[in-house]
Amino acid sequence: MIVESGTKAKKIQQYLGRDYVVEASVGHIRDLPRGAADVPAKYKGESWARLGVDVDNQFAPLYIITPEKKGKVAELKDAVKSVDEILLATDPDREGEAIAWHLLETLKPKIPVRRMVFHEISEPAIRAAVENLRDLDHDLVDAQETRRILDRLYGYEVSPVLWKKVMPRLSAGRVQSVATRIVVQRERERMAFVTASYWDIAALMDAGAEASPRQFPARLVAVDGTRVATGRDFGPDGQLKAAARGKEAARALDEASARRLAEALQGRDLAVESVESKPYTRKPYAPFMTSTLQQEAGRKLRFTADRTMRSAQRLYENGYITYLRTDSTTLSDAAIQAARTQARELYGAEYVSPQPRQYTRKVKNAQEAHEAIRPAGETFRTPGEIAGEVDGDDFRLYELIWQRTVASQMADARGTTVSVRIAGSAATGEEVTFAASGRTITFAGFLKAYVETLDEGSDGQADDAESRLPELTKGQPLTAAELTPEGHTTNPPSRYTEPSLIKALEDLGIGRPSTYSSIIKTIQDRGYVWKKGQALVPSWVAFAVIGLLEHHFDRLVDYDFTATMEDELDAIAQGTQQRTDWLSGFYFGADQAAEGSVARAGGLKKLVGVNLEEIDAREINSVPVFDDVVVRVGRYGPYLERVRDGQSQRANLPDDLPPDELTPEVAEQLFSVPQEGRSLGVDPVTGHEIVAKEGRYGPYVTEILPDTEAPAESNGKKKAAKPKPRTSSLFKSMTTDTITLEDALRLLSLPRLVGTDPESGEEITAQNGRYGPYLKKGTDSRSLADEEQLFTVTLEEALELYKQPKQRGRRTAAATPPLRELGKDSATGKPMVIKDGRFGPYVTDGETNASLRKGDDVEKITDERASELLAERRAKAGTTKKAPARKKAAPRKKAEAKG
DNA sequence: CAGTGAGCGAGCTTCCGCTTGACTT
Repeated sequence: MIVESGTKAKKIQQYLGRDYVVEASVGHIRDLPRGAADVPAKYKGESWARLGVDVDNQFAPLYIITPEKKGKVAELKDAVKSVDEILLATDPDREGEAIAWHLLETLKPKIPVRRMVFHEISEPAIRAAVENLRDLDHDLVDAQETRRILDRLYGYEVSPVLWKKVMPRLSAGRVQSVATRIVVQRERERMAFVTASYWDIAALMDAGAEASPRQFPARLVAVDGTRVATGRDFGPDGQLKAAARGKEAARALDEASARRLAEALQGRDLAVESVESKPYTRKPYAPFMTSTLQQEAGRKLRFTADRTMRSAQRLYENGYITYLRTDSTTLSDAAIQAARTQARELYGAEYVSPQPRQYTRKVKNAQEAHEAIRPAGETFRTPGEIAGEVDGDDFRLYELIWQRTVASQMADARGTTVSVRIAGSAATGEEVTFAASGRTITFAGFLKAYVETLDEGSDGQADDAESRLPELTKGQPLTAAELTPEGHTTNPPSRYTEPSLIKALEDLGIGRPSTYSSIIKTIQDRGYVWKKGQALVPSWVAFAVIGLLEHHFDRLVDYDFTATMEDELDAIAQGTQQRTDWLSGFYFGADQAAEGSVARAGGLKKLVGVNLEEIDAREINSVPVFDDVVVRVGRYGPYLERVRDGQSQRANLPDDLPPDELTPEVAEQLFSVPQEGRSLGVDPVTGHEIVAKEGRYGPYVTEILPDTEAPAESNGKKKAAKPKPRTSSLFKSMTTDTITLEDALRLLSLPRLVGTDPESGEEITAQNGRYGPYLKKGTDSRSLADEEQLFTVTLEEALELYKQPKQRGRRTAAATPPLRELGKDSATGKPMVIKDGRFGPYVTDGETNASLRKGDDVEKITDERASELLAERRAKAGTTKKAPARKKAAPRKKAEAKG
């Protein structure tokens, strides 16, 4: 039996015993090649090799065994030899069906193969599944393959457009581009938002000495029958909204009116106009699935999605919780009983829901292959019981999961909400109405065990919040103990956080449980989004990229794109739609693309071609902000630009300035920041001012040349080139704050002529460069040991240096002798040696290095074993992660460097 | 957007979803 997860395999092996061999595929074992390096030599020359999909031949995919899975596949092949039947028990969803098919294709077994599915890991469920085998569902496999190919075509065709038009290494994809767009849209709303201010009156009502509580808060809601405006009555433009259906228009109260009214109400009699009470009931929340777990752990524990998943993985592997990547809220019967038992023991029978609760909330595009995330086993261990074994993040996360699961089988919370209106007239004759509301919870039910936390910036009320009013009856007289005019302002919609973005994606049906945390990581790694505290802030590059996609690939970043795709994939899975037709419509265009189809006349291929020609990179990288101020996304990051008096003005844009904080005032200030740097004085020889500045390559000094109005040659000749100011980087020991004029003049005297090579007659100069101080003779250079030598090195010393061969790097230590010499590598024929490195002994043929493994002995290792290690290392060479590329656009870089 | 050691040009960057143990020179 082959399942996907190693932990699952172990568990199932326990249930089934020795008659079965349970193995894990550990996820997918084959995939499209990631890049040219993965493409087998046979296909290297093909025009479609870059995509890994032969688009002109029915979109035939080229599958390769994922390099890091080669060992796993070999193990499985070996295991197959000793059994008489194979059960493909991968997850019961689209991806699982595909993994099963890839296993079949790869293992090519000669024994019977059946498909087996189950939705929960318990002995009865597994035993039942073994008795109910079926065949592979090829339509479902087709649907997965179509999804895979669409994502590849989208990602690998659109990303190169971004490389050419915006910046190298950027990326676009069905999921990440929508995620980025959501964040950008929200920032645009914030930038366009106009704050409104309004006033009302807060009152403290007094119901008399008998009442309990005697006093309670109320707020002014109407004057002369017209509603007083609250924040909700204002639009994002700062204007009052017009009357909407079923809701009359409100009138905003200004400060003067509010103060005057409060004054006129002092000591006036008020009376209860109406009392309306309604029962309050609240059902428990569904048990956790991946998205809700990430959201609640984010809100309650402040974990990032990634941290939540790493902790959940540990809990899962050690048998504390069920599977962590799920979109289902279903509990097994045993789990429901366990939760009910625990609730009864902890809170009493009346706190348990009368009927077992099963939550069938359907998430868009849910595949429901697993159970909800819950404590593992048929009886739950309380947090107290595992406290000795588990701590830190894992303990806190387990506690959260346990509470939520137990609460899900508890009784509804019950109580009462009361709305009271209080009327009176002011001394000025105006009729006023105040409102007060209260909520009392008479039976806490599940709230005793678990209360969901509100999103940051939400103005809602927690489910267990109470506010008590005294017993009030219609007509009852009241007095206002306090009347306080209060000013308020409206707020722009808050930025997305990790939890709220995950929720937004989930609501759109975009992304899968296994990918939510990596989506967040991807959009950060690409420099599209950065975190400011909990908030996700889009970069200016994101504005440029999303602008490009919206204008030129609108369908692809449509929020309905994935939803439509899922419907059409379902049709493929049902066998009512052909995979090739569908892909052809998407890629080559359809003559009559169905309404709402991802296919469109034109098709992706043509669109990419047209856009590569037509998109104006300069326009795409200019984001208008206000007036004539534009943020331009350049090769070195974003900067501000505007035109004044026919001159283009530029200003640096701090990396950590969120787009919505770029107001006209801030921009004005940035434009006015003097670019001059610190003045050091005047060069006595030239009379030019010398300044020290911070540049792109670090601190440097330069001279300010007087504005020489170079008279243009009248007879059509080109203007004389402006003389360039002398510049020089500071030495390592200097800073712009402390450098003196004397030092600066010395620096500016470089390059220094050291002398002339008597052999070639070429001049040798000493200068400071990117890699430090060096000598230059024509095109031949030599590094100097230290900066001071720039001023002191003599011609003789220089000539001596030129006699030495070029040294690569200054730290060239003598090569360490090998620990042992071996024979020739069977693959390359090069001699192999064992060396001792920072991470222990390794074998090398001069090109490839491979660590010795546990059990390999330096003294006893054979040539065969060494060749094997080298071969394994070469196989993985293309797959290991390289050091993350330095990104000039990475928004936080400058700030870090300064800090 | 201060310019810097030779210069040219080929090759690479990139997607989404399944899974963790192996890796780093």
